[in-house]
Amino acid sequence: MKIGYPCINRSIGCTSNKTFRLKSYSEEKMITTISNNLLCLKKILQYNINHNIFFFRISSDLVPFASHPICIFKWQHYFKNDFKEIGEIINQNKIRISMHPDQFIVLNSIKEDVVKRSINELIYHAEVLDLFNLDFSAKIQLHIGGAYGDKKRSMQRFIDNYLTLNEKIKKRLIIENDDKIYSVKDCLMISEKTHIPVLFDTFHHCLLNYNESIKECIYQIQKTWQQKDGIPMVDYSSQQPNSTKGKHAESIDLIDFIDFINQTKPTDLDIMLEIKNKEKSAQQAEQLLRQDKRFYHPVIIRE
DNA sequence: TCACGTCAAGCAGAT
DNA sequence: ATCTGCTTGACGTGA
Repeated sequence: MKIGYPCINRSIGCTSNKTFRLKSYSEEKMITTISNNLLCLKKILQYNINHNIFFFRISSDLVPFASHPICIFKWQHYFKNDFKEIGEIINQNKIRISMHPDQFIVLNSIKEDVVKRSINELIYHAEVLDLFNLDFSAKIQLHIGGAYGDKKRSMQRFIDNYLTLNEKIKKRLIIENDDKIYSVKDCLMISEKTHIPVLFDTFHHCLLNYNESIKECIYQIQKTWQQKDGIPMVDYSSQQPNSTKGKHAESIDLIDFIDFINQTKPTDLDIMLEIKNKEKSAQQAEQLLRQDKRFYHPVIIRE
């Protein structure tokens, strides 16, 4: 079991998702920005290692405009050695990595150009993980997409479009339940036909479900992960008290977290904490688990 | 130096 | 029709 947090570290004073305006695009800006982002990513990973955090989501903005037609700069070649060096840090320290393309990536869109742009963005994500030389346990997590007034057909469109993807993406793509349209059950149905691993998001599940317990969900989703996919990933977050429904909490509620951990036994999971204060909550959770051995050493269920 | 309008991109649901 | 939220900030112009 590893504990992680997404994209941003608030403690070290730099970010790995620096960008600039499309209007001011230049090769020079690409070089300075990507240099900054890779250097900062290295610092974040080093910080994480020093604080026993071995799961991290790399920002999709690591290389700005990577899949935009304006970008003809061969960043993959220019930064080859930097990627290799960071990849070695990741591999040597057995850091689990995920990426999460943002809301514009809709594989099941009814608009052909949206699908095309989405696939280009997925190619970029897979390229990043390949340049780090990571195995196929490094994943790209994606929601199913829109419903367009016909959920069944929209699910089929997701499957059809998924089947057209190249192997480099297919080996890394995983699907995640969302809070409005596609529940865990829907993801499992798609997984049954495609063998895509399902990432369970607890908070989304609380907002959209068919009354399945967390225990039941964990049992079902862990079956979708094969050996080569690594330990199942889970997104954990909780509701910010006294705020609009669906808003992520500012800091972790450790009582709620332990309650969740107890419900996931005996399955081993890597848990991504989607909580605003990022590394602070991750450290708290990690310390709690490390200090109390009852929560570690889970029995692994495998088919 | 700082405030704040705006930023490549989609979609659904609320207002 | 327009705004908000999503993993959410942060760029960069103009005062």
